[in-house]
Amino acid sequence: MAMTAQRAERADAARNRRAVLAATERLLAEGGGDHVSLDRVAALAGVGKGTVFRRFGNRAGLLQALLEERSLELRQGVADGPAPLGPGAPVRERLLAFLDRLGAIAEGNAVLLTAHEQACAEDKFTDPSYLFWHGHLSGLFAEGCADLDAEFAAHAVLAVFDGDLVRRLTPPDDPRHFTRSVQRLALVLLGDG
Amino acid sequence: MAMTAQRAERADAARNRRAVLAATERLLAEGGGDHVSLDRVAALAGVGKGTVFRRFGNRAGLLQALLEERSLELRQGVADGPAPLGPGAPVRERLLAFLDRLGAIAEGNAVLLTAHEQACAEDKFTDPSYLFWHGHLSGLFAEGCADLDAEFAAHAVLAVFDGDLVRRLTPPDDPRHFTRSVQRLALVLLGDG
DNA sequence: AGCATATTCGGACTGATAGTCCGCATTCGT
DNA sequence: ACGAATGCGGACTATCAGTCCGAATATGCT
Repeated sequence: MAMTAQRAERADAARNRRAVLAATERLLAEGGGDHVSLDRVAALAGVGKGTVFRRFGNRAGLLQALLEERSLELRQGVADGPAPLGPGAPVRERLLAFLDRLGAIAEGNAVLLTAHEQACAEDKFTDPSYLFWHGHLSGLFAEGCADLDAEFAAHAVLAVFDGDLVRRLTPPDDPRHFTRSVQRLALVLLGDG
Repeated sequence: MAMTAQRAERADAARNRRAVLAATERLLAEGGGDHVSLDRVAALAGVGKGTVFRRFGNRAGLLQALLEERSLELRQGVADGPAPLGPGAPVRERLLAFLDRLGAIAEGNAVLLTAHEQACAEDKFTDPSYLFWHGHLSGLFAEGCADLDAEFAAHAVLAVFDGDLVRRLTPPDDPRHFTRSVQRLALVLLGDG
């Protein structure tokens, strides 16, 4: 009975949403994460400040949206994509495939990561992205090892995805170094050194 | 020849320093970490705002000073206290003893931890406390295992000491739960599950 | 096309906060 | 007791997140 279809997003609204995300992206690239004030974002996007807030709620929402955009593909791949990322492969392979992709996202978006951590503050752990990653990792650890509390192991692995730490552990000449370290860490936790 | 001894800290300065630290402590206990504005700290301490800044430089410095106060004893114990915390005990024992104390500090100061993380932002990893903990852990891991990069393992263990995560992993009926989890994690990394 | 209405826009406004500055007060060695 | 060095205080600035509401505009219907 319920009319589920709300009126589609208005064309100008969609255009502005894209403009705001693009502006945020550019400001993040230019200066550090604290260089991105919402005033500036609005100005660069050529919209009013109110627009930014109506669309994204607050600073955290804006950064979260950008991060979600970056990780949507991985999320789908994990949920129902082909193995080894998706269901079907052995735990060890799924774990490595997952961390390979997540690591790539982190390495390519360290500044965004930092900004998001700053903005989220309190509810970093109730953010839907975090919950999804954590759920996936917990599941894999629970299936693969009994040694360690799987929930804790998942938190421990994700804790290492700190924007500043990622930057610090990513030398310019080896952009995948961080990822490999995380993969090794996860294997050790899985009891498969 | 140089007169190394600067004039000792003036009596009023020392009194104010203590008052400011105590006020910060109280505000942290009362409300969350973002309830602690430096205006409020100054007001509660009964001093001017300038005094707080002259003494501690900035918000990060204030919180760092408080944290350092809490961890001074552990630092000394690690450097030259009796075994198993200090030098002399086997690596495994030193590691467990160290994490027992550090965990206790984290469990008892989770709010302060969060506030400090927020304030430090950029230079979390150049903070002297972090460097000391990291150096100690790196040393222990390097001595005890070859499997994993010791530096990375140390970062991974410390990454778990996030104020919010500590709070989330500390149930009211088991205040040492977090510590035990971290100890297990460290043992696994040491190759001694 | 023309109209009515819901939706969105924009930017002025508020409230809070980190950090600065400088004239005045206090302390301490002599 | 005295004078220089040190510290004090709080008004001031700059910046930012988030709110609000009259004006503008897209959309669906006729």
